Parts: sequence; structure tokens; C-alpha cells
Amino acid sequence: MKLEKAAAQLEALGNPTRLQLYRVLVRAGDDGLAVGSVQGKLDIPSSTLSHHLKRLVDTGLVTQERQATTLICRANYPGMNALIGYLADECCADAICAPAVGKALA
Amino acid sequence: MKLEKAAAQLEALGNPTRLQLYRVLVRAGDDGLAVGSVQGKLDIPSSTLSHHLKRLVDTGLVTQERQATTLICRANYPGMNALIGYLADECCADAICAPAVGKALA
DNA sequence: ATTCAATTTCGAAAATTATGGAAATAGCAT
DNA sequence: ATGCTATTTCCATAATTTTCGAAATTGAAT
Repeated sequence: MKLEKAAAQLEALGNPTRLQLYRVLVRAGDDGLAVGSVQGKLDIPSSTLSHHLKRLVDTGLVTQERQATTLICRANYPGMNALIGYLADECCADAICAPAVGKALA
Repeated sequence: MKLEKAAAQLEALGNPTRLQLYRVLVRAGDDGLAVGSVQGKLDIPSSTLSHHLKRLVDTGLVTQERQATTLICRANYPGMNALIGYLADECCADAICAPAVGKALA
């Protein structure tokens, strides 16, 4: 993973609303959640939600799939794993941390 | 870890300059690096560097220790571990990921 | 074709962040 | 006290982000 991409993903998650949004999607599991359902849970205007969602999709942390008029959103676990891996490998020299996590994600 | 704190740390790391800066500190290891040395490595104006550094310190990702006129900066590994742990536990429901990393960091 | 529901795009204002020169401060040595 | 080095704070500017109402779009159903 390139530093630029990692930074973009970190920035995407580095907003309370988006982090909360991402968490909601994670908890929804493999079934995902329609944009409208997410809106119901978070209670933010649809246009604001759409912008935040786009940011997560653009950085590769969330995927979307059309089902008729509704858009199903899913947390992209491999993307998150790659990011955690980057942090562990590139940004955590602690002997206790980096090798252990690196192995766990392998 | 609270969502707010995690978001603040993610945002701090979500800037290419600051992520690079953090990486430099990680690579410096336990000896840390003086602000001036960091500046030499990254080649950015001191006032800009100071702002970015402050952000990392404020969010708990970097610590500083005075040695006469120079300030030694160190990556705060426990802080990073806590953040990685948060991401793994709260934001990564993937069966392959969360439990494994959680155990590795325990 | 019209309607309805779901979602995005447009457009614009407010807030925050990034950047860096210049001045201020801190600590030590002379 | 003066000077020197290291670093921060002050200040201003430019750029980006956040927010969200209103209008446009998409897709299905009548």
C-alpha cells in the first residue's frame, strides 16, 4: 500500500460522522445496508450522507451494489485489513506489535 | 477507546505530510528524533512542521521530551496499538480479521 | 406517460485546515 | 547581559472540508 492511499483512507475514517457510518456498515455484516437504512440509523440529511458515503467508496473502504432503486452499501473488509496491515507494518516498529499483527493478518 | 478519540487520531494520520512524519519517528525507534533532525529529513519549514507535530502530540500519537534546547520526539507505540486495536475490534467484523488481531494485541 | 421512492448532484455558505514568514520564546554558553 | 540555537507562537492567506436545501436523476410500477 502506498502512503498516499493509506493517508486518504485514514482521512476518510478520521471524521466522526464517517467513522460512525463505517461502523454501522461493519455491524450490518455481509448483508450490507441500504443508504436509506443508514440514514434512518444516523439521522443526517441525505445529501450530507451521500457525500460522506462517496468518500468512503472513493477510498476503497466501502462498496456499493444496486438493487433496483436502493443502493446496498457494504464495509470492504479486505480494504480495512490492508490499512491495518499498513499501520502495523509501516507505522509500528514496536517489537510486540508489528510482527504479531503482521502474522495475524497474513 | 472512544470513537471521538479514534477519529481524531485517524484524522491526524490522514494527512500525507503527517503520516510521513509519523513514519520517520517510528523508524527512529526508541531514541526518538529532535525536531530539527526531522526537519532535515522532510525539508519543510519549521513552523509548518511544528503545527503538524503538535497535532500528533495532541492526539496522543507522539510524545516529546526536552533535552536542553532540543525537543526529542518519539512515536507513541501504545497509542498506535490502541488505535489499531480499535479498528480491529470496532470496525472490522470480518471473522478472519478481528479476533486474530485482537488476540495479537492483547 | 405519470407517479413515486431512493439517491445523487448542484450550488452556496460556514467552518476548518494547511502553509509559511516574521516575531517571540526557551535554554544554554560566554 | 549578550549571543546563539532550537522551537514555537502569531498572523494572515489560500485551500479544502463540511453542511444541507433544492433540483435533478434513476428505476420501477401503474
